Amino acid sequence: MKSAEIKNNVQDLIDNFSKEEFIFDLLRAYGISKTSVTRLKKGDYNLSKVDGEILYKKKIFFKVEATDRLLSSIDSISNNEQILKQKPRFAVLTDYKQLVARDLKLGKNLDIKLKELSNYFDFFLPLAGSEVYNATNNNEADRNASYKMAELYDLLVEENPNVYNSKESVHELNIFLSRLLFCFFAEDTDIFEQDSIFTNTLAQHTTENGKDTHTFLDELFDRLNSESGKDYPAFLAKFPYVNGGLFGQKIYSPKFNTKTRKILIDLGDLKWSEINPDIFGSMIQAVVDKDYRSDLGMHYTSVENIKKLIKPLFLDELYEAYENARTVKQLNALIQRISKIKFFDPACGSGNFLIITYKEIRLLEIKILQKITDLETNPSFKWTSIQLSQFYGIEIDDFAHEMAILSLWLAEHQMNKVFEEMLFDYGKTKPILPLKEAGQIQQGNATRKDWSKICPISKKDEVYIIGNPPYLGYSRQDESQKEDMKNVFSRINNYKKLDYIACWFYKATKYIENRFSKYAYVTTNSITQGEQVALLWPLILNKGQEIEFAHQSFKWTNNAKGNAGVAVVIIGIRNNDTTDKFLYNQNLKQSVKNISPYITNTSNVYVSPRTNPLSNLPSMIKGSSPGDNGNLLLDQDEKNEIISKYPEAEKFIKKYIGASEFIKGTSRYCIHITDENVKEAYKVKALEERFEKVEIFRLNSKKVATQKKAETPHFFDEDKHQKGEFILVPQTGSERRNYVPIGYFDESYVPSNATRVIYKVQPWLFGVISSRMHIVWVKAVAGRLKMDMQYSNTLCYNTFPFPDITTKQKENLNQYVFDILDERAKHPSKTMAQLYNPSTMPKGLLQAHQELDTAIEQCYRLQPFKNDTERLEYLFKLYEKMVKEDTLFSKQKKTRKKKVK
DNA sequence: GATCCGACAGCCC
DNA sequence: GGGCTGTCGGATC
Repeated sequence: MKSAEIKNNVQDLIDNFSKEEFIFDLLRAYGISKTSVTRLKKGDYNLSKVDGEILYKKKIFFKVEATDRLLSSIDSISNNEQILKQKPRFAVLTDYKQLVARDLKLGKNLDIKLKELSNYFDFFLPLAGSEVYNATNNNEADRNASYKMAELYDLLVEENPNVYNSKESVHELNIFLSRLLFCFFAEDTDIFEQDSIFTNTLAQHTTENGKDTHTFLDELFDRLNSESGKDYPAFLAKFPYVNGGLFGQKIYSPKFNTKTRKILIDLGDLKWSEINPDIFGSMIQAVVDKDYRSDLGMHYTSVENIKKLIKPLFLDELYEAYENARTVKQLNALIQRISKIKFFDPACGSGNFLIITYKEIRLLEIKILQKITDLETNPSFKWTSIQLSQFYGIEIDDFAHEMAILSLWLAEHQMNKVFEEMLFDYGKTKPILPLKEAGQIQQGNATRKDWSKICPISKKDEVYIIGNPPYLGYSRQDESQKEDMKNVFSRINNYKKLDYIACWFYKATKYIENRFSKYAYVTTNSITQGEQVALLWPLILNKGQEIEFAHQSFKWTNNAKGNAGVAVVIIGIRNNDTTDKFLYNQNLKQSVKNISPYITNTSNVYVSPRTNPLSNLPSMIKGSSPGDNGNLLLDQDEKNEIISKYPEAEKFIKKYIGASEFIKGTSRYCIHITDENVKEAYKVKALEERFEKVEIFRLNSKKVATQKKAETPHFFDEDKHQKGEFILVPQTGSERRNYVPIGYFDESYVPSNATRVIYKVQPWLFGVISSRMHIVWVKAVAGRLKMDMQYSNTLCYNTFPFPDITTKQKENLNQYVFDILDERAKHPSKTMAQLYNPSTMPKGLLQAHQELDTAIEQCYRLQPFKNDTERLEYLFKLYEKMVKEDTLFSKQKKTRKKKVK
């Protein structure tokens, strides 16, 4: 039950207030089943023998009290052993005007007017069992524990330098840490019945210098692996049998000293019950992975994002089935179905997705059982049918994989408590110890493993693949990852520019082919943009699969500090089907006909990069790459310094314009010389020194072509400078702008490699690139840096469909372009960033752009476009048509040439 | 083999 | 946290 629903229920009971029903209405408002409340009312469940009092085991003590005795009475109740024996969570007293309550677990008090109860509804939320589930903490407990563990880990490694000698000993250390964590949790969360038994026994039975700590731990772990404690000394015999695989393997604990033993005991004193298994595993992972230490589990997926994925993939549908089930038979059948589903995360890390899924599935089962209990005349005890063995995972990191297994056990324990609390009277759970089956998490490289061996799938099996696999663009992949890519895409050409995550897409697509299975990932948005679209998506969509749902790009965030600068999408894939598809944007959910690989509500079009323009437009090229490690570039001061020393150097220096200089209006310069004046340039000492540095830098490059360019260090690596004016388009730009900001420059400027330029231009072309039609296209097909678009000549400009227009139309467009330039000139002090920021854009400039837009759109068709979706759909159709004609045309040309021969 | 381009669990102000 | 650099490998000509 959602908290908003509970609040409404409470308001209802106040609005339709009845003295006789008040306490029963209150319990019902918090989701206590009707059956239980009826039995409580009849007296079966009322454990109080005093007339007028209600004492409901583990839930509530209630009594009507005189106004002047409310406060004193609540104190005496809090100390009444007869009452406390039944462990009621709350004591509630009222005179039906004022309400006084105490949370007997937390000791919190409530003293309010009864009428205002709905404002304080959250006080009683534990009645709904939501406390354990929605443990709200700001990760402070998780963080403290992680830091402390990191301290212990570092010192242990220092004391035991041989642990890194072999893979096996690192693995043993991982298991050791995992066992320690289990003991800390166990002693604080009722898994071990006796509170703090681990820390206390450790403190009492080891010496302060730490010399015997490891033997104590070895013996203890041995004891935890034995069914009977009779061969052990009393202080170990009192521990329970745990095993379940966790203590099965014989390992040797690392050696301790005074300091590490002390830290171990300090760790035991932390409040492990407040730690949240959902994300703790990811944080603790940072302990053994120093690269992640500074940002403590940066890459774990937030609960919110996990829900964004699992809800549309399977949870919404299962809840619908639950709502629709009317009979006990149907409800039992649903439980049967759920208990057979397999959940598989092929990049599970420390298990976030599996844990959240496990909890959600247990919660759904509880709801189904509640409904069954309400329907049955003689409800019987309920056990859970959900098994940890339904949860499968692959994880490359050994420690993370141990953490995933451990966290699933802890989640099971946590959910057993919720189960008993919410199905009170009927919910029964077996004791967690000894640990039984575990999640089926395997350590290994998911790109190399045969997934159907790890999570077997038959024709009948219902399997959901979930997760957040690693993202790595091709230029950041290391050798072994490139080998992985080669292996996965062995029969496919042109895969090398795909992101590493494409392996998980392709393998999942093959896994679910012709099966009753679906998959969804949180993924970098780069596979839905730019070059990668035409490379990846035909491999999926041509296999009879489609995008069932998707969340459009949003920035990656979680509770860890230092979030990655990356934007992600969530994509769900299924075998072709006719049921609805859903496109999500933030909180907007839209039912759509199709979801394209660009995650838009359009048909499936792949726009591939082209080397020449599809439309009748002049060619655009990339600016000039210095490849100089900064030595051919000068800022204002450096330029002034050189010229004041060597006035003759002025002719070797040109203005250098990149995206940043253009957008922010700053100045930079570059050393740009021609063949004729090379010798002269070397005479300038300051220049010669710089050329030498360029030479050294280029010689050190990995790239052969660059090494060769070391012979001519006075030239740019790639010089594209030409005579005449040019249009400049910045490569990168903020997603917030409504127009691509572009500019005119003359030959005194060298455009940088962060720009795209057109030499030999006419004004109307400026109009085409500045138009709304163009930015709609660019925003759809361009690659991205974070959320911001990356303008590319091959992908954005060469692919842009624009009709052939007459000279007269061109002259007409020219006028609108001059208007725009005039409007810009009215604000000489403003930078392009200010001019094109939607919130500060001058009205005149905006108007000039809007007039141009109308004129450009009339080149396509006379009927105006309603919105950008319509514009994009039109452009995609035109693109397809033009590409078809273009390929036909080029084939004809080829055959004609052959005939001539 | 030369040329050209787009990327970036980013990078820097 | 807004907003775009520069070197590199991959693909194409």
